[in-house]
Amino acid sequence: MEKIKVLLADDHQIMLDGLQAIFAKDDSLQVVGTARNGLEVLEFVKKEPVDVLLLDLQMPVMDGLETTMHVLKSHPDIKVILLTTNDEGSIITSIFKLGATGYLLKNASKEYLIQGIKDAYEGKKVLSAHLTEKMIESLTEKPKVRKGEIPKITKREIEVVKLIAKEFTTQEIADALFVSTNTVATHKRNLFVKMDVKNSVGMIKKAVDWGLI
Amino acid sequence: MEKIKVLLADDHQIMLDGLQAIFAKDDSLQVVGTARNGLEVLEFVKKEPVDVLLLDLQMPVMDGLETTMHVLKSHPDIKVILLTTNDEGSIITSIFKLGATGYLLKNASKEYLIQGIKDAYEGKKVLSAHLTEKMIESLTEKPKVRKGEIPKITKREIEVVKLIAKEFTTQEIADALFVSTNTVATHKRNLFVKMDVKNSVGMIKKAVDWGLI
DNA sequence: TTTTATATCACACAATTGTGTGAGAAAATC
DNA sequence: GATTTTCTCACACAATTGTGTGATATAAAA
Repeated sequence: MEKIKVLLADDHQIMLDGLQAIFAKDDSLQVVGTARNGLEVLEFVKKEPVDVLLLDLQMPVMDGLETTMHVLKSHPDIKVILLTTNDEGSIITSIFKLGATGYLLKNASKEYLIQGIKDAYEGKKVLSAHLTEKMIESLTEKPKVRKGEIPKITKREIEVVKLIAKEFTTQEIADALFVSTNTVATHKRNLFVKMDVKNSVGMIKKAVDWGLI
Repeated sequence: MEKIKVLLADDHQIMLDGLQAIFAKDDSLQVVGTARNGLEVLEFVKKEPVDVLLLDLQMPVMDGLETTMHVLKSHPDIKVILLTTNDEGSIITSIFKLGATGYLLKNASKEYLIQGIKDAYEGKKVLSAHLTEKMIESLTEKPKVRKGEIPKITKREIEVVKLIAKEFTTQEIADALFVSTNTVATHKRNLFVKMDVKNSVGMIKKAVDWGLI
């Protein structure tokens, strides 16, 4: 029987080594390569066939979401499973909308992970047990912002978020973007609502979680 | 020859599984147990002998620093190696001051990690190559806060940081801690200076980096 | 083409944050 | 026992943030 070809991507070498060691024991999977960031993933899939891509959501250079998008554009048959530390439920729907096959937390067990890869290979969607609840929650909860959709943060808003993260004041942001402080205040106001936070601190924490910055 | 008894602690099961798989291949070490947080570590070392403790810096319930302190108080012979994602150089000196033996980044290779454990067992200090530079930097750089020392954040201050991260206002923090808003403001003021940031946003970002929250 | 989303700005005001300075008491450390 | 650190609080004031409401122009989508 043909082994499932798995490509691993994570910015931590130890994680790669660990996953590789785990998968080495299973006869039905084979790790065909590893990558330290999204760019390396793109290069690899260009050259070698891959069945399942196990992708860390948090990566420098090119993160999991971005990588997923690019990989699926050129190789729609590859099953992508996002691996992540955080359990921010609100990102799930956008992941599946992007075309990813699975979303697993890093505190899943190795058995769960291996099963997940096999399931993904067979075309099933894969989701951490902890997340299934959150997913259902997010679908059934009264829409604070809108029905089931994740608030879309605009380009300009992301610029503002990034500057806030750099400890810029509203005035400084306004100067940097060549707009009035009123405008910046409006962007912040909108961000608070979209991200469902109370202040800049909450915003930056969530922005980090979401991989916005 | 006696194998080196290694205890692993990390809040991510995958990481534990991975490390275990890596170490399984090496004859000179033996993983005698795993823990998901600091409390489990303390319970384990109370019952079983441990040579080297490989400890994730970021953990819920009881983090790496706190755990190190408690473990060394009761078992000063255990060699503690902190494993971490971040490369915030400024935390290093405080780690060694606490009595830890090593500090490795998760993007070290498995060979490096295994060698590190062996070195630690023999009483050598262990430090990621990437960090050695930073360490030297931090010792030679002009003291922004004070000479070569890392600002020590107090317990009370950490409580304040955590509440700020939860989007509490100064008033709410004061109520939660049963102190006046003036006191909270003072704690914040001191934190800004110690952490070398301009506002709460910067503080929370750095606190996350440092593994304070 | 009509609607929707994005980006811009104003004005006013309340709420909160951050700063400067000084100081007392208790706990930990030397 | 002396010293340092930690935790506490006060008062005053400047700076910044956050909120409510309304409006215009442009671009994109339906």
